[in-house]
Amino acid sequence: MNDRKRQVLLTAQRLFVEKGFSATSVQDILEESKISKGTFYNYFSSKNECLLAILERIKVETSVRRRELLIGRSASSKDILAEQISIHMQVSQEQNLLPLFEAIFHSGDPELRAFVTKQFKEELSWLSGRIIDIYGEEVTPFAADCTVLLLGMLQHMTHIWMLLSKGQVDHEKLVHFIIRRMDSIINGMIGTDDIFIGGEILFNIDQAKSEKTYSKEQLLFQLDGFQKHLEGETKPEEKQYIQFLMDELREARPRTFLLETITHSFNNTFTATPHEAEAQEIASKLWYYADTIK
Amino acid sequence: MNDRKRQVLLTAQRLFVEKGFSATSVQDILEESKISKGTFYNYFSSKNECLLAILERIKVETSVRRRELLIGRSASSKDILAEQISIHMQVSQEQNLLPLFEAIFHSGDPELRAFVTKQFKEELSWLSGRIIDIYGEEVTPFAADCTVLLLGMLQHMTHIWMLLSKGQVDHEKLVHFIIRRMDSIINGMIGTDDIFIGGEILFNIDQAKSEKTYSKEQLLFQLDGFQKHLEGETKPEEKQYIQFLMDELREARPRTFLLETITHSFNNTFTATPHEAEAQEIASKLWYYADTIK
DNA sequence: TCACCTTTGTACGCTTAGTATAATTGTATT
DNA sequence: AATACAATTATACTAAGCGTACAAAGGTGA
Repeated sequence: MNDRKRQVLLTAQRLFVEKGFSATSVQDILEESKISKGTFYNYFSSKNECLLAILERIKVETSVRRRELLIGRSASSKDILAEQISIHMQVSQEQNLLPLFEAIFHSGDPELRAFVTKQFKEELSWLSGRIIDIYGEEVTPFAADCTVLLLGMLQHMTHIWMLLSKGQVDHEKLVHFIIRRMDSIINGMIGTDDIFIGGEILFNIDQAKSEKTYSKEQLLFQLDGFQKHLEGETKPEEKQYIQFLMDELREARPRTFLLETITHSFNNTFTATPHEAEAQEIASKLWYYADTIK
Repeated sequence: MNDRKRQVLLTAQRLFVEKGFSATSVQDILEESKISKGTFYNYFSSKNECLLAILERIKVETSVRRRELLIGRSASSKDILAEQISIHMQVSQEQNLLPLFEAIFHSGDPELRAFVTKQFKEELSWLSGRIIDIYGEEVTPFAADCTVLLLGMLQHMTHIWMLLSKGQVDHEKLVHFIIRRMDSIINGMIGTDDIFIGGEILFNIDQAKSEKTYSKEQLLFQLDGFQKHLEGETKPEEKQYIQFLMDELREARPRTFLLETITHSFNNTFTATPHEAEAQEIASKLWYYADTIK
């Protein structure tokens, strides 16, 4: 992904959040990001695709930052879960992202709809897994229900808060509040064996998850491109990480645990540099890849 | 409200729910309801106003049917609350009404935004009161939080259900499920004195509620028009109700308890007749009026 | 320098919201 | 029945937005 293109994406996201998706014209985006119409339609085949790219970017950044949080910490800590959940709200500037989802969801185009549905399912699946991490295996049958309830409470609270008080929501505080409600709910559900949607819906979700996969060649190509892109201005260890990752990828059976750790360090090296976004993108793909060959 | 206009409204609502608001063109509505463009813009000053009228109609019908449910029954029964809540979902065919709200909410126009916000606040205020009815005065400080959580769980569950299984949601079953979750939550909140938004937000909501008010003259005029509209085809008691209501309204201090009871009977008389909708509209206004002079 | 890619500017087609208006139909009153 | 008035229709129009096409200009690497 081009730097310029990324800039356009960020501008568009800001406009969509400020004015709403349909109220933002392509013209607005062109003027605000100072590009021509031709360029825009060179980057994205439509306004919808632009929105799609924004959602994709948000997903990648969220997923990378969530992973970062877990490194070397206990997966069963509620505080960490709370942080991980807030990350999504921070990255997407929650107050207006839900409407964006809705906008795309009801825009007729079945392709876009499928995309959003998939992201939604992945979030559901992820959070469901984390809830089991924290509350233990015995909540597995209730995990899907709990996840939906948790997300519902969270989103609606945020929504109402914005509606009434206009101020920014304290995401961390809210998430902790909701998790405490979750504690009560889970007790109640286990006690009475009370289930509404049930866990079986997660089956086809997990299938959906593994759909997107990257080939070794793609990853090598992108790493190579990134390396050339750095050209000189780099500290030596940065190149070492990249070189190591490429070497390991070229092995017949890359060792996933190595890929994961080194990807983490690789990604860390570029935080707060101009290459952060590109590094994140690559890290995300590497992690996906490591998952698929596990 | 004209019969034809009502027909157009229902058609438009169906289309909006089926295809989404922005994906439904005015042309679609014209063709589907077999009217001309001129007529449409005679009824509504814009597509947005048409949506507005739909929401208004839904509100009126919901509120009337909820009131009906309470007649002669205990306000503290959870089953009745469950029914009252499901009514809103039935009337609005919930699966796609939330997006409609979102659509209007983020459509730039501040007037529309204000309208939706107001309806939202009224729903919040109503449900908050009902929760206190049921769980007792001691939950008052938590009522606002609980209401938001309840609505959030409800809406999100519905949303996900539609997303995953495509089938119709069993509203009643879902509402009961959510109310059971509410039981746990309220216990937890009271035990730990845990509050996020707090009850003070309900103050300016109650103000907002009393904004809309109808004058005696308006009501008399509409009752008179309705009476003429019936012309002959009517059973005698129908006219008697109307006459009584008009007489009572003309009193210096109409007795509210009489207005309320008779309005109820009046409204009942017209259920399942062609005049049901108009009667409901009038009943709703009368109840509003009775509330204001209480 | 040459080849190739990106970007720009602009003109165009198409759809849709909303306006304007003259002609037609329906309806109530006398 | 005749007349007056309101509602409805049909149609043409403006304005705005999305997306396409394409030729000209600019940049970059070999």
